[in-house]
Amino acid sequence: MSIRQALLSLLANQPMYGYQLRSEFEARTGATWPLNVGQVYTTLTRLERDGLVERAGGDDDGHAVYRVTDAGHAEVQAWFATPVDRQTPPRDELAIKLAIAVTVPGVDVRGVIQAQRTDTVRALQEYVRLKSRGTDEDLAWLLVLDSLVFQAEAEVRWLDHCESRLARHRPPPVPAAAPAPVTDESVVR
Amino acid sequence: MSIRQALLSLLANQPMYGYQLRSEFEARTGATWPLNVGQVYTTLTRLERDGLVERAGGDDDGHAVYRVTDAGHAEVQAWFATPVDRQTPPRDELAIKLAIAVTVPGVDVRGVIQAQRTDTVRALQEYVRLKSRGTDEDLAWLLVLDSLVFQAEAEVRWLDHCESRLARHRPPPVPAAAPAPVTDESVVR
DNA sequence: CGACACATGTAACACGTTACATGATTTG
DNA sequence: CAAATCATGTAACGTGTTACATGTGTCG
Repeated sequence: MSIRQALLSLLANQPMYGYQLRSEFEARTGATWPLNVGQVYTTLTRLERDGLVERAGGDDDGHAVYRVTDAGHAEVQAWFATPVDRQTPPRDELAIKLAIAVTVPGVDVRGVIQAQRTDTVRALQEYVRLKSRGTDEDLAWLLVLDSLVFQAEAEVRWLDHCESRLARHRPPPVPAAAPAPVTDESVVR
Repeated sequence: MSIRQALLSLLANQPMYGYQLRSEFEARTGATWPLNVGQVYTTLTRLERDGLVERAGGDDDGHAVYRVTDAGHAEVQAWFATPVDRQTPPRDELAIKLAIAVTVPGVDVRGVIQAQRTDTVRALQEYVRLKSRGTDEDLAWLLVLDSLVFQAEAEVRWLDHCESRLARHRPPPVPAAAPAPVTDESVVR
């Protein structure tokens, strides 16, 4: 639903053709969320099917320009007026993964946490690096990067939190001492 | 892809039937991400189609029990061993919305931010309230809630950050003084 | 008995995603 | 001229999601 609304909103600002829409989208979100051009066209087709956009017959340069209809404008307005639903947040794959990892035997939970932490920190550094590239002109792009940074930082903190929680709840195995019981080779084997 | 992997991992721990799978999933993620039972069955069908699970013919009580195949075990192992990709994070609807809001004229960006902040804080309080309900038994459920709390907190901080960024970059309109220019009624009208 | 939870499944659709085909235009 | 970019589109598929049909068992 994100792309659909995004493209519609961009069109609401100014009629455009497909290729242009992709440029405008990526100018705002940068390389973070690359957008396959094909998707722009499929999305435009579906928006037209739903009566939210229509083709602006007269083109300046033979391009397939689309314009937002009245219903489309209403939808854009509603999108901006309504907050993103946080009562039912989108499923977080990492949270699900850890929730399952801690409840089934035979999974190296600490390994999962560590691997994720390393990867997230790497991504975080990449975001900071990209941020240093942006000028004040790219306000939108910078804000998106800030969002990613904030999210990644929260994720790292959460991972650390999980680890300490885990250490308290279920002390880590001592590698040198008595060998772990062989009872559970079920899941990962 | 989240649900698919989650159900597969739960099955890897122990063969189960559909209804049971849903219970196990919701026992770990709580009411946050409710799972329609129908989805369990469609997912199971697809997992079977891909050769990751198979029906365990003999049932204890006439239930349609599924069991993970060798290929399925490999997939589960790979899932736990591979960190969630943070190089290409999932699209964040809120970030996209704000990125567009700040770049098209006629959108009340501060209104969008405020509305979102209120809603996110409300969700945050709800998470905290739910957390007080959980016992030490529900380790997974508590960790999921913590994740949501950390994410929501980061979101609130980011929203505040956006607002101050915006104030510096583009001073807020003074309501009492000279009426705003009528040039742009384009987008929202 | 009636309502409700348990249990299984199917059909239809939405959005997102990629691979492919095709042509015009620009540029080294 | 060859390669790259611009530009438009289609076909096919994947997961997620819901609405519906259907039947069994249980409990007040």
